[in-house]
Amino acid sequence: MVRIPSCDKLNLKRDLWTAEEDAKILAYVSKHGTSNWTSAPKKAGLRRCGKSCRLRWTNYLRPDLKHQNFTSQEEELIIRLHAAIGSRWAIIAQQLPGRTDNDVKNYWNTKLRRKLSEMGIDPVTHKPFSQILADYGNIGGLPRSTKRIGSLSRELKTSAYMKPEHHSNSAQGLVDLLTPSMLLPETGPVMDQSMNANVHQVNNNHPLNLLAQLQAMQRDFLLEDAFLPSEPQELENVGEFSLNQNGCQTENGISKEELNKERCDYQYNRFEATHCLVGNNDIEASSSSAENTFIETLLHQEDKIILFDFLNLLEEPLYQ
DNA sequence: AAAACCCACAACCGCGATCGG
DNA sequence: GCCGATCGCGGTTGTGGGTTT
Repeated sequence: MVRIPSCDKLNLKRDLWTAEEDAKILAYVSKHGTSNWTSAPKKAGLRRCGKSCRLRWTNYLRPDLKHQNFTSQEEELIIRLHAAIGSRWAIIAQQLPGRTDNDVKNYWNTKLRRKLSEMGIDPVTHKPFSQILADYGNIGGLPRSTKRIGSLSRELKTSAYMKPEHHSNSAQGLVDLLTPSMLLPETGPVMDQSMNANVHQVNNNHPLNLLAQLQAMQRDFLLEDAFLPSEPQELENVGEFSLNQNGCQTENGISKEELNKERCDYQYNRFEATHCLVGNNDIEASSSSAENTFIETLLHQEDKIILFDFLNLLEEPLYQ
C-alpha cells in the first residue's frame, strides 16, 4: 500500500496553527463540511496537509468541544474506564461529551498517570505496586491471564462502535456491541430485562453504565475462558460458587441455561451494587467539592480510604 | 536576570482499517 | 477481488509558558 506523503515530505507547514489558519479552516468547514479533508488545504488556501487540517478541526476547532479543565467527575470516569478498557482513548472520549481522544490522552499522560503512581498504584495495571511485586514473586504459580477488553479486535471495535454516524449518540454503538446475543449468548427474559435497563440508561447518557456493561462483558470472558469448566456438572459447581458469593442460593440440578441466567443476574447485580457503593461513598461526596479533585481527595484521606478500598472502587475484574 | 528545568498540550507519525473506483 | 486513497486511532514528539535555581 502506498503511504500518504507526510506533511514534512511535502514541505508543508507543520508548526502551531495561527488564528488566521483557524479562520480558514472554519470557513472551509462551514462551506464544504468535514467529509473531505484531502481537498481542504487547497480549497481553504492553507499550506498544510489534509490530515493536519482534520486534526486541527477534530481536536481544537469543533464547536462542541469543551476547553475548560477536567472536572473531578470526568477524572473519575477516565480512571474507571482506563482500568476497564485500557488506553482506548477514542472510546473513553466518547463517554466525555466535549472531550477529544487527544484531550483525554494528554490529561492521562500528564496528570492522572502521575497521580496514580504517587498513590502507589501502577497506572498501567491499576494494581498497587506492592501487589505487583507480590505477583511477581508468585509468577510461576499464576493462572494464565485472560484477554483484556482493551485487546478487543479492531474488527469488533470498528464494526460496532467506531462509526458515530451509524448511531444517534456516542454510547449507542457500544450498546449495540453489547447486545445480549453477543454479551450473554444464552440468556433468557430475566437477563434481557436487565440489559434493556442498561441500554435505557446508556441512552440517557449515564456513562458509568458503559463501564458496567464492559465489566459484565469482561466477567463473561473470564468465566467462560478461564474458570468455567465445560461439563454441566462442573458448571453447576461454578454457578453455586458464584451465586453463593452473591449471597444467593442455588439448587442442585440446575440446567446450563438456568445457570447462565443466574450467572448473568449475578454479574449485573454485582455491578449495580458496585456502582451504588461508589455513588454513596466518600468518593462521590468529596468529588462534589470544587476545591479537591477526585484523586486529590483520595490523597488527603489516605488514612480513611486505604489503597485496598480504592481498588475496590475501581472494581477491576480483569486482574482478579 | 538568566539558565535550567518542568509541565501541559498541540501537533505529528505510523499503522491498520475502510472506502470506492 | 485488487489496489490506491483516505480515515481513525494510539503513541510520541515538539513547543511555549511557567517555575525553580
